[in-house]
Amino acid sequence: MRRRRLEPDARREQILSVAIRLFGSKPYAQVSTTDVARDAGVARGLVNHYFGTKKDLYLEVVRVMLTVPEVALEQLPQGDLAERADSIVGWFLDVVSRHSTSWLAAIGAGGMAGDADVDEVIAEAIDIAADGILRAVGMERRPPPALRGMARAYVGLAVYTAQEWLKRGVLTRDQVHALLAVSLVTMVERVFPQA
Amino acid sequence: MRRRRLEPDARREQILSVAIRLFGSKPYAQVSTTDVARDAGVARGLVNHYFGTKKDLYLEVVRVMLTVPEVALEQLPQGDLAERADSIVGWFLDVVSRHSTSWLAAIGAGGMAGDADVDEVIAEAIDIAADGILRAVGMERRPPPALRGMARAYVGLAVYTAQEWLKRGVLTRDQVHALLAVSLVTMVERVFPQA
DNA sequence: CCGCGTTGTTGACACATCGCCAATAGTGCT
DNA sequence: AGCACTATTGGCGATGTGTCAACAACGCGG
Repeated sequence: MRRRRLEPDARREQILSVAIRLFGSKPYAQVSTTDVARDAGVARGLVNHYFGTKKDLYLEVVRVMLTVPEVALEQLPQGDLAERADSIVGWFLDVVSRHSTSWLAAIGAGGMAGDADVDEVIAEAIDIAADGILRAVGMERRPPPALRGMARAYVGLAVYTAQEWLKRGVLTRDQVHALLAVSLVTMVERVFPQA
Repeated sequence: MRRRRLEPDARREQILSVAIRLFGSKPYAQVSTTDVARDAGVARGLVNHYFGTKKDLYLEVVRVMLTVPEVALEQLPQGDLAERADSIVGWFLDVVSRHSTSWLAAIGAGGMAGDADVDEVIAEAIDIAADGILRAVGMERRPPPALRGMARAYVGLAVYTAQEWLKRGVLTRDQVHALLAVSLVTMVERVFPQA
Protein backbone atom coordinates (compact mmCIF):
# COMPACT_ATOMS: atom_id res chain seq x y z
CA MET A 1 0.00 0.00 0.00
CA ARG A 2 1.47 3.25 -1.11
CA ARG A 3 1.01 6.08 1.31
CA ARG A 4 1.16 9.64 0.21
CA ARG A 5 2.22 12.28 2.63
CA LEU A 6 0.59 15.67 2.22
CA GLU A 7 0.93 19.01 3.94
CA PRO A 8 -1.58 19.20 6.80
CA ASP A 9 -3.40 22.11 5.17
CA ALA A 10 -3.69 20.31 1.86
CA ARG A 11 -4.91 17.07 3.43
CA ARG A 12 -7.40 18.91 5.59
CA GLU A 13 -8.69 20.80 2.59
CA GLN A 14 -9.04 17.59 0.59
CA ILE A 15 -10.98 15.76 3.28
CA LEU A 16 -13.18 18.80 3.80
CA SER A 17 -14.08 18.99 0.12
CA VAL A 18 -15.09 15.34 0.12
CA ALA A 19 -17.18 15.91 3.24
CA ILE A 20 -18.89 18.91 1.65
CA ARG A 21 -19.84 16.83 -1.35
CA LEU A 22 -21.20 13.97 0.74
CA PHE A 23 -23.05 16.04 3.34
CA GLY A 24 -24.47 18.08 0.51
CA SER A 25 -26.05 15.03 -1.09
CA LYS A 26 -27.21 13.00 1.92
CA PRO A 27 -28.45 13.87 5.40
CA TYR A 28 -26.08 13.76 8.34
CA ALA A 29 -26.91 10.29 9.61
CA GLN A 30 -26.51 8.68 6.20
CA VAL A 31 -22.94 9.86 5.82
CA SER A 32 -20.40 7.83 7.80
CA THR A 33 -16.87 8.90 8.51
CA THR A 34 -15.93 5.69 6.73
CA ASP A 35 -17.55 7.06 3.56
CA VAL A 36 -15.61 10.29 3.87
CA ALA A 37 -12.36 8.45 4.48
CA ARG A 38 -12.91 6.02 1.59
CA ASP A 39 -13.78 8.76 -0.91
CA ALA A 40 -10.75 10.71 0.24
CA GLY A 41 -8.55 7.62 -0.10
CA VAL A 42 -7.52 7.88 3.51
CA ALA A 43 -7.79 5.95 6.75
CA ARG A 44 -10.80 6.74 8.85
CA GLY A 45 -8.66 7.68 11.80
CA LEU A 46 -7.20 10.56 9.85
CA VAL A 47 -10.56 12.23 9.57
CA ASN A 48 -10.82 12.29 13.33
CA HIS A 49 -7.24 13.44 13.59
CA TYR A 50 -7.92 16.55 11.52
CA PHE A 51 -11.45 17.40 12.52
CA GLY A 52 -11.97 15.77 15.89
CA THR A 53 -15.44 14.35 16.05
CA LYS A 54 -17.83 13.71 13.19
CA LYS A 55 -20.02 16.56 14.37
CA ASP A 56 -17.03 18.90 14.34
CA LEU A 57 -16.42 17.96 10.72
CA TYR A 58 -20.07 18.60 9.94
CA LEU A 59 -19.91 22.00 11.63
CA GLU A 60 -17.02 22.96 9.35
CA VAL A 61 -19.03 21.81 6.34
CA VAL A 62 -22.08 23.80 7.32
CA ARG A 63 -19.95 26.87 7.97
CA VAL A 64 -18.49 26.68 4.49
CA MET A 65 -21.83 25.96 2.86
CA LEU A 66 -23.53 28.93 4.48
CA THR A 67 -20.69 31.34 3.90
CA VAL A 68 -21.94 33.36 0.98
CA PRO A 69 -20.15 36.20 -0.77
CA GLU A 70 -21.06 39.31 1.17
CA VAL A 71 -19.93 41.38 -1.73
CA ALA A 72 -22.23 43.59 -3.74
CA LEU A 73 -24.23 44.34 -0.64
CA GLU A 74 -22.79 47.85 -0.43
CA GLN A 75 -23.36 48.72 -4.05
CA LEU A 76 -27.12 48.65 -3.83
CA PRO A 77 -29.03 51.28 -5.77
CA GLN A 78 -29.93 54.33 -3.75
CA GLY A 79 -33.48 54.44 -5.06
CA ASP A 80 -36.63 54.33 -2.98
CA LEU A 81 -37.56 51.48 -0.68
CA ALA A 82 -39.28 49.41 -3.35
CA GLU A 83 -36.23 49.50 -5.61
CA ARG A 84 -33.84 48.59 -2.85
CA ALA A 85 -36.09 45.73 -1.72
CA ASP A 86 -36.21 44.52 -5.30
CA SER A 87 -32.47 44.38 -5.69
CA ILE A 88 -31.72 42.79 -2.33
CA VAL A 89 -34.26 40.07 -3.03
CA GLY A 90 -32.77 39.49 -6.45
CA TRP A 91 -29.32 39.23 -4.93
CA PHE A 92 -30.55 36.72 -2.38
CA LEU A 93 -32.20 34.56 -5.02
CA ASP A 94 -29.04 34.65 -7.12
CA VAL A 95 -26.92 33.43 -4.24
CA VAL A 96 -29.35 30.69 -3.26
CA SER A 97 -29.92 29.36 -6.76
CA ARG A 98 -26.24 29.30 -7.61
CA HIS A 99 -25.30 26.57 -5.15
CA SER A 100 -28.83 25.53 -4.37
CA THR A 101 -28.37 21.90 -3.38
CA SER A 102 -25.62 22.45 -0.84
CA TRP A 103 -27.25 25.59 0.47
CA LEU A 104 -30.58 23.88 0.98
CA ALA A 105 -28.89 20.94 2.68
CA ALA A 106 -27.05 23.23 5.05
CA ILE A 107 -29.92 25.54 5.92
CA GLY A 108 -32.10 22.51 6.55
CA ALA A 109 -29.27 21.36 8.81
CA GLY A 110 -29.08 18.11 6.85
CA GLY A 111 -30.47 16.21 9.76
CA MET A 112 -28.84 17.81 12.76
CA ALA A 113 -31.18 20.67 13.53
CA GLY A 114 -31.95 20.73 17.20
CA ASP A 115 -28.35 20.15 18.15
CA ALA A 116 -27.14 23.17 20.07
CA ASP A 117 -23.85 23.64 18.21
CA VAL A 118 -25.33 23.18 14.76
CA ASP A 119 -28.18 25.52 15.57
CA GLU A 120 -25.66 28.13 16.63
CA VAL A 121 -23.83 28.00 13.30
CA ILE A 122 -27.07 28.26 11.37
CA ALA A 123 -28.27 31.07 13.61
CA GLU A 124 -25.08 33.00 12.86
CA ALA A 125 -25.65 32.68 9.13
CA ILE A 126 -29.23 33.86 9.53
CA ASP A 127 -28.03 36.75 11.67
CA ILE A 128 -25.67 37.85 8.94
CA ALA A 129 -28.43 37.65 6.37
CA ALA A 130 -30.82 39.54 8.64
CA ASP A 131 -28.30 42.32 9.24
CA GLY A 132 -27.75 42.53 5.50
CA ILE A 133 -31.48 42.96 4.99
CA LEU A 134 -31.67 45.68 7.61
CA ARG A 135 -28.75 47.57 6.13
CA ALA A 136 -30.14 47.21 2.63
CA VAL A 137 -33.39 48.86 3.62
CA GLY A 138 -31.50 51.63 5.35
CA MET A 139 -31.90 50.72 8.97
CA GLU A 140 -29.72 51.91 11.77
CA ARG A 141 -26.33 50.40 12.45
CA ARG A 142 -27.27 49.05 15.88
CA PRO A 143 -30.75 47.65 15.58
CA PRO A 144 -32.59 46.72 18.80
CA PRO A 145 -33.05 42.99 19.49
CA ALA A 146 -36.70 43.02 18.55
CA LEU A 147 -35.92 44.51 15.15
CA ARG A 148 -33.27 41.91 14.47
CA GLY A 149 -35.73 39.24 15.51
CA MET A 150 -38.21 40.51 12.97
CA ALA A 151 -35.52 40.57 10.31
CA ARG A 152 -34.58 37.00 11.14
CA ALA A 153 -38.22 36.02 10.81
CA TYR A 154 -38.22 37.59 7.35
CA VAL A 155 -35.14 35.55 6.44
CA GLY A 156 -37.10 32.51 7.57
CA LEU A 157 -39.82 33.45 5.12
CA ALA A 158 -37.21 33.80 2.40
CA VAL A 159 -35.79 30.37 3.19
CA TYR A 160 -39.15 28.63 3.11
CA THR A 161 -40.18 30.43 -0.05
CA ALA A 162 -36.93 29.56 -1.77
CA GLN A 163 -37.54 25.91 -0.93
CA GLU A 164 -40.95 26.05 -2.57
CA TRP A 165 -39.17 27.26 -5.67
CA LEU A 166 -36.00 25.13 -5.71
CA LYS A 167 -37.09 21.90 -4.05
CA ARG A 168 -40.79 21.64 -4.82
CA GLY A 169 -40.88 23.65 -8.00
CA VAL A 170 -44.39 24.91 -7.39
CA LEU A 171 -43.35 28.55 -7.58
CA THR A 172 -41.48 30.35 -10.34
CA ARG A 173 -38.62 32.65 -9.60
CA ASP A 174 -40.75 35.63 -10.51
CA GLN A 175 -43.43 34.59 -8.07
CA VAL A 176 -40.88 34.11 -5.32
CA HIS A 177 -39.33 37.45 -6.11
CA ALA A 178 -42.66 39.24 -5.97
CA LEU A 179 -43.67 37.55 -2.73
CA LEU A 180 -40.45 38.43 -0.98
CA ALA A 181 -40.21 41.98 -2.29
CA VAL A 182 -43.77 42.87 -1.39
CA SER A 183 -43.42 41.29 2.03
CA LEU A 184 -40.21 43.15 2.73
CA VAL A 185 -41.67 46.53 1.84
CA THR A 186 -44.68 45.84 3.99
CA MET A 187 -42.58 44.80 6.94
CA VAL A 188 -40.31 47.81 6.71
CA GLU A 189 -43.21 50.21 6.51
CA ARG A 190 -45.72 48.67 8.87
CA VAL A 191 -44.02 46.13 11.17
CA PHE A 192 -40.47 47.21 11.85
CA PRO A 193 -41.55 50.57 13.31
CA GLN A 194 -43.04 48.65 16.23
CA ALA A 195 -39.60 47.62 17.43
CA MET B 1 -37.27 -10.01 37.69
CA ARG B 2 -41.00 -9.52 37.76
CA ARG B 3 -42.57 -9.18 34.35
CA ARG B 4 -45.84 -7.43 33.85
CA ARG B 5 -47.94 -8.37 30.88
CA LEU B 6 -50.03 -5.62 29.30
CA GLU B 7 -52.49 -5.42 26.46
CA PRO B 8 -50.61 -4.60 23.25
CA ASP B 9 -52.49 -1.32 22.84
CA ALA B 10 -51.73 -0.25 26.39
CA ARG B 11 -48.06 -1.16 26.15
CA ARG B 12 -47.72 0.57 22.82
CA GLU B 13 -49.36 3.68 24.22
CA GLN B 14 -47.09 3.66 27.26
CA ILE B 15 -43.90 3.32 25.23
CA LEU B 16 -45.10 6.02 22.85
CA SER B 17 -45.73 8.47 25.68
CA VAL B 18 -42.22 7.92 27.00
CA ALA B 19 -40.79 8.42 23.53
CA ILE B 20 -42.76 11.65 23.11
CA ARG B 21 -41.33 12.99 26.35
CA LEU B 22 -37.75 12.08 25.45
CA PHE B 23 -37.81 13.17 21.81
CA GLY B 24 -39.45 16.39 22.96
CA SER B 25 -36.57 17.23 25.25
CA LYS B 26 -33.53 16.04 23.26
CA PRO B 27 -32.72 15.80 19.55
CA TYR B 28 -33.09 12.51 17.73
CA ALA B 29 -29.51 11.31 17.96
CA GLN B 30 -29.31 11.90 21.69
CA VAL B 31 -32.23 9.61 22.44
CA SER B 32 -31.41 5.90 22.29
CA THR B 33 -33.95 3.14 22.17
CA THR B 34 -32.25 1.94 25.34
CA ASP B 35 -33.29 5.19 27.02
CA VAL B 36 -36.87 4.74 25.88
CA ALA B 37 -36.92 1.15 27.05
CA ARG B 38 -35.40 1.96 30.42
CA ASP B 39 -37.80 4.81 31.14
CA ALA B 40 -40.67 2.58 30.12
CA GLY B 41 -39.40 -0.21 32.36
CA VAL B 42 -39.20 -2.55 29.41
CA ALA B 43 -36.67 -4.53 27.41
CA ARG B 44 -35.23 -2.70 24.43
CA GLY B 45 -36.32 -5.43 22.07
CA LEU B 46 -39.94 -4.67 22.89
CA VAL B 47 -39.65 -1.18 21.48
CA ASN B 48 -38.58 -2.64 18.14
CA HIS B 49 -41.31 -5.23 18.37
CA TYR B 50 -44.03 -2.59 18.62
CA PHE B 51 -42.63 0.17 16.45
CA GLY B 52 -40.16 -1.53 14.14
CA THR B 53 -37.16 0.69 13.67
CA LYS B 54 -36.12 3.65 15.77
CA LYS B 55 -37.03 6.00 12.94
CA ASP B 56 -40.49 4.47 12.74
CA LEU B 57 -40.96 5.24 16.41
CA TYR B 58 -39.77 8.79 15.82
CA LEU B 59 -42.20 9.20 12.93
CA GLU B 60 -45.05 8.22 15.24
CA VAL B 61 -43.85 10.76 17.79
CA VAL B 62 -43.65 13.58 15.26
CA ARG B 63 -47.08 12.70 13.93
CA VAL B 64 -48.57 13.00 17.39
CA MET B 65 -46.67 16.17 18.21
CA LEU B 66 -47.77 17.96 15.07
CA THR B 67 -51.37 16.83 15.28
CA VAL B 68 -53.09 19.93 16.55
CA PRO B 69 -56.77 20.37 17.23
CA GLU B 70 -58.29 21.43 13.95
CA VAL B 71 -61.33 22.59 15.83
CA ALA B 72 -62.44 26.19 15.95
CA LEU B 73 -61.21 26.70 12.43
CA GLU B 74 -64.75 26.73 11.06
CA GLN B 75 -66.11 29.13 13.64
CA LEU B 76 -64.03 32.08 12.50
CA PRO B 77 -65.68 35.48 12.49
CA GLN B 78 -67.16 36.48 9.19
CA GLY B 79 -65.75 40.00 9.34
CA ASP B 80 -63.48 41.59 6.77
CA LEU B 81 -60.09 40.27 5.83
CA ALA B 82 -58.21 42.07 8.59
CA GLU B 83 -60.47 40.62 11.27
CA ARG B 84 -60.24 37.08 9.93
CA ALA B 85 -56.46 37.34 9.67
CA ASP B 86 -56.34 38.58 13.24
CA SER B 87 -58.29 35.65 14.60
CA ILE B 88 -56.49 32.95 12.62
CA VAL B 89 -53.16 34.31 13.76
CA GLY B 90 -54.38 34.39 17.35
CA TRP B 91 -55.55 30.81 17.06
CA PHE B 92 -52.19 29.72 15.67
CA LEU B 93 -50.28 31.43 18.45
CA ASP B 94 -52.54 29.82 21.04
CA VAL B 95 -51.89 26.36 19.67
CA VAL B 96 -48.15 26.87 19.40
CA SER B 97 -47.70 28.39 22.83
CA ARG B 98 -49.78 25.74 24.57
CA HIS B 99 -47.41 22.86 23.88
CA SER B 100 -44.52 24.99 22.73
CA THR B 101 -41.54 22.80 23.58
CA SER B 102 -42.78 19.64 21.93
CA TRP B 103 -44.19 21.53 18.98
CA LEU B 104 -40.95 23.37 18.37
CA ALA B 105 -38.98 20.15 18.70
CA ALA B 106 -41.18 18.43 16.16
CA ILE B 107 -41.34 21.21 13.59
CA GLY B 108 -37.58 21.57 13.84
CA ALA B 109 -37.41 17.86 13.15
CA GLY B 110 -35.37 17.34 16.30
CA GLY B 111 -32.36 16.39 14.29
CA MET B 112 -33.82 14.37 11.46
CA ALA B 113 -34.67 17.03 8.91
CA GLY B 114 -33.39 15.98 5.54
CA ASP B 115 -34.59 12.45 5.95
CA ALA B 116 -37.20 11.78 3.29
CA ASP B 117 -39.77 10.13 5.54
CA VAL B 118 -39.49 12.68 8.33
CA ASP B 119 -39.69 15.53 5.87
CA GLU B 120 -42.85 14.03 4.46
CA VAL B 121 -44.57 13.95 7.83
CA ILE B 122 -43.59 17.54 8.54
CA ALA B 123 -44.65 18.61 5.07
CA GLU B 124 -48.08 17.09 5.68
CA ALA B 125 -48.48 19.08 8.88
CA ILE B 126 -47.47 22.28 7.10
CA ASP B 127 -49.87 21.44 4.29
CA ILE B 128 -52.72 21.16 6.76
CA ALA B 129 -51.78 24.48 8.32
CA ALA B 130 -51.48 26.13 4.91
CA ASP B 131 -54.88 24.86 3.83
CA GLY B 132 -56.31 26.15 7.09
CA ILE B 133 -54.86 29.57 6.35
CA LEU B 134 -56.29 29.59 2.84
CA ARG B 135 -59.73 28.58 4.04
CA ALA B 136 -59.61 31.15 6.84
CA VAL B 137 -59.01 33.97 4.41
CA GLY B 138 -61.79 32.73 2.18
CA MET B 139 -59.90 31.09 -0.65
CA GLU B 140 -61.26 28.53 -2.99
CA ARG B 141 -61.63 24.92 -2.01
CA ARG B 142 -59.16 23.64 -4.58
CA PRO B 143 -56.28 26.08 -4.61
CA PRO B 144 -53.72 25.79 -7.43
CA PRO B 145 -50.28 24.44 -6.48
CA ALA B 146 -48.64 27.85 -6.65
CA LEU B 147 -51.15 29.27 -4.19
CA ARG B 148 -50.60 26.43 -1.77
CA GLY B 149 -46.87 26.97 -2.12
CA MET B 150 -47.27 30.59 -1.14
CA ALA B 151 -49.43 29.62 1.80
CA ARG B 152 -46.80 27.12 2.92
CA ALA B 153 -44.19 29.85 2.70
CA TYR B 154 -46.37 31.97 4.95
CA VAL B 155 -46.57 29.10 7.43
CA GLY B 156 -42.78 29.04 7.31
CA LEU B 157 -42.77 32.70 8.27
CA ALA B 158 -45.13 31.92 11.14
CA VAL B 159 -42.87 29.12 12.36
CA TYR B 160 -39.73 31.23 12.32
CA THR B 161 -41.48 34.16 13.96
CA ALA B 162 -42.92 31.95 16.67
CA GLN B 163 -39.42 30.70 17.40
CA GLU B 164 -38.18 34.26 17.86
CA TRP B 165 -40.89 34.64 20.45
CA LEU B 166 -40.84 31.28 22.25
CA LYS B 167 -37.23 30.20 21.99
CA ARG B 168 -35.29 33.46 21.79
CA GLY B 169 -37.68 35.69 23.61
CA VAL B 170 -36.72 38.75 21.60
CA LEU B 171 -40.26 39.35 20.41
CA THR B 172 -43.42 39.75 22.45
CA ARG B 173 -46.58 37.95 21.55
CA ASP B 174 -48.13 41.24 20.47
CA GLN B 175 -45.26 41.93 18.13
CA VAL B 176 -45.47 38.45 16.64
CA HIS B 177 -49.19 38.81 16.24
CA ALA B 178 -48.88 42.12 14.47
CA LEU B 179 -46.14 40.87 12.18
CA LEU B 180 -48.07 37.80 11.12
CA ALA B 181 -51.42 39.55 10.74
CA VAL B 182 -50.05 42.38 8.64
CA SER B 183 -48.05 39.97 6.50
CA LEU B 184 -51.04 37.75 5.92
CA VAL B 185 -53.26 40.61 4.81
CA THR B 186 -50.57 41.86 2.47
CA MET B 187 -50.05 38.44 0.95
CA VAL B 188 -53.74 37.83 0.40
CA GLU B 189 -54.24 41.21 -1.23
CA ARG B 190 -51.07 41.61 -3.25
CA VAL B 191 -49.29 38.24 -3.64
CA PHE B 192 -51.85 35.46 -3.76
CA PRO B 193 -53.64 36.98 -6.79
CA GLN B 194 -50.53 36.17 -8.85
CA ALA B 195 -51.18 32.44 -8.49
C1' DC C 1 24.35 7.82 -0.55
C1' DC C 2 22.81 6.43 3.98
C1' DG C 3 21.04 6.60 8.67
C1' DC C 4 17.84 9.33 11.52
C1' DG C 5 14.37 12.02 13.50
C1' DT C 6 10.02 14.37 12.65
C1' DT C 7 5.35 13.70 11.92
C1' DG C 8 1.71 12.49 8.65
C1' DT C 9 -0.72 8.19 8.48
C1' DT C 10 -2.44 3.72 9.50
C1' DG C 11 -4.73 -0.36 11.67
C1' DA C 12 -6.91 -2.23 15.48
C1' DC C 13 -9.05 -2.11 19.98
C1' DA C 14 -12.94 -0.66 23.11
C1' DC C 15 -17.35 0.99 23.37
C1' DA C 16 -22.06 2.28 22.07
C1' DT C 17 -26.32 1.58 19.43
C1' DC C 18 -29.40 -0.86 16.51
C1' DG C 19 -32.25 -4.75 14.25
C1' DC C 20 -33.34 -9.38 14.88
C1' DC C 21 -34.90 -13.78 16.85
C1' DA C 22 -35.12 -17.96 19.57
C1' DA C 23 -36.16 -18.81 24.30
C1' DT C 24 -38.86 -17.56 28.35
C1' DA C 25 -42.60 -16.83 31.31
C1' DG C 26 -47.01 -14.21 32.40
C1' DT C 27 -52.03 -14.80 31.68
C1' DG C 28 -56.54 -16.55 30.76
C1' DC C 29 -59.14 -20.71 29.73
C1' DT C 30 -60.67 -25.45 30.25
C1' DA D 1 -54.00 -27.55 38.18
C1' DG D 2 -52.50 -27.97 33.56
C1' DC D 3 -52.19 -25.98 29.05
C1' DA D 4 -51.91 -23.08 25.08
C1' DC D 5 -51.23 -18.44 23.62
C1' DT D 6 -48.34 -14.63 23.17
C1' DA D 7 -46.28 -10.67 25.48
C1' DT D 8 -41.69 -10.15 26.86
C1' DT D 9 -36.93 -10.90 27.46
C1' DG D 10 -31.87 -11.41 26.72
C1' DG D 11 -28.23 -11.99 23.75
C1' DC D 12 -26.05 -12.27 19.06
C1' DG D 13 -24.18 -10.00 14.91
C1' DA D 14 -23.57 -5.91 12.31
C1' DT D 15 -22.48 -1.14 11.92
C1' DG D 16 -20.50 3.27 13.38
C1' DT D 17 -17.44 6.14 16.28
C1' DG D 18 -13.32 7.87 19.10
C1' DT D 19 -8.75 6.83 20.55
C1' DC D 20 -4.04 5.59 20.42
C1' DA D 21 0.25 3.18 19.87
C1' DA D 22 2.82 1.73 16.01
C1' DC D 23 4.36 2.46 11.26
C1' DA D 24 6.50 4.69 7.38
C1' DA D 25 7.21 8.73 4.13
C1' DC D 26 9.99 12.68 3.67
C1' DG D 27 13.69 16.12 4.76
C1' DC D 28 18.16 16.69 6.65
C1' DG D 29 22.95 16.13 8.32
C1' DG D 30 26.93 13.33 7.80
